[in-house]
Amino acid sequence: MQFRGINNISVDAKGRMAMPARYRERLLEICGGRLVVTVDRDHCLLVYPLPEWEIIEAKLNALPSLNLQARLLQRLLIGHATELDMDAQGRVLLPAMLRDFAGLKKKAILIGQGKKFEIWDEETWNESQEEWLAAVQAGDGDLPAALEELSL
Amino acid sequence: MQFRGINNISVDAKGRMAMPARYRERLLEICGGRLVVTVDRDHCLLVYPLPEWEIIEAKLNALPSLNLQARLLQRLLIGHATELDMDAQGRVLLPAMLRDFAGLKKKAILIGQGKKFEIWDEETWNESQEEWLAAVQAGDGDLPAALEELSL
DNA sequence: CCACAATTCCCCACTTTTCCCCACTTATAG
DNA sequence: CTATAAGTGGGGAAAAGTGGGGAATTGTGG
Repeated sequence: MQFRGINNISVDAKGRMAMPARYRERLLEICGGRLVVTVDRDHCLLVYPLPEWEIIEAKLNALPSLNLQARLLQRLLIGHATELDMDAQGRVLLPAMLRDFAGLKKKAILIGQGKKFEIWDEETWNESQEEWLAAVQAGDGDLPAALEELSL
Repeated sequence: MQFRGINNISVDAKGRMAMPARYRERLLEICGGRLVVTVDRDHCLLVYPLPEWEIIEAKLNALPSLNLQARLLQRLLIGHATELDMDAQGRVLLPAMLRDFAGLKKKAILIGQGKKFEIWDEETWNESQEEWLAAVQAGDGDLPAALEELSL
């Protein structure tokens, strides 16, 4: 079972964000509401159910420590990973550092991405959206074979 | 069995849209009325029966996470994919975000496209229609191999 | 070790959206 | 022209989203 879909969410003055109701039941099943939030390369936040995160973390730790890229990834992802618990209303408190990192203001976007979620500041999301559409359109040349064959 | 045909539909004040009756029986068979809508590159919406969508989603998820194009596609398609259930009257509620994305107003067009449907704002559809005819006319030279061999 | 401040947590109350149902209008078929 | 089905609109109950008060906890500085 995969997470999908886009949601308008609001981050209140205390930095809290409500997980949309449609995901809650599943989250309670998978991980009892225990989530891990961390940062992503393109300045959004990633939210994993705890067990899923542990798999990712193991993979990251297995990377060769001498490789610079690997070390950077480890610092970025593992370094910022914070465990969150959903409260009785299905909300989580996003740490101030991570909110700043993603430039989160009041209005934000949460999207399901398979085993994880991404959280974006609404403005950033809207701006990026147009770029992506253009990039996907023009996306020629360096497409992996798998993409060329994709039929939707 | 393929979906085909063009339909005039209306989106009411609450954002609901009735699936044309001729498709309903088949939809109930295939997926019990469980549909998934998502966005398309050229600002229309795509509607899949849930099982069909899951195939697409699996393909998207299998793409390499480090590839930029792949990530963008995942964000656009999986990110916007929302599950819908038909109500007793055969209607579905289109999420506000997706209506905005496609610029849907009251009058819209739904067309069958094989395993999926496309939903267009009526105005956008009419305008695009003209362009396409022109583009297909002029569309010479850069046809992919598969298209060169197409016999209609 | 204590006092103070800031943050986090838990609870309640209000607003908005969604969902379910019924009723009316329009189209299709006999 | 009538009967049946499809399409459309809207009322109202229920659920989700949102905001804030105040207690508890943590951390900091004296």
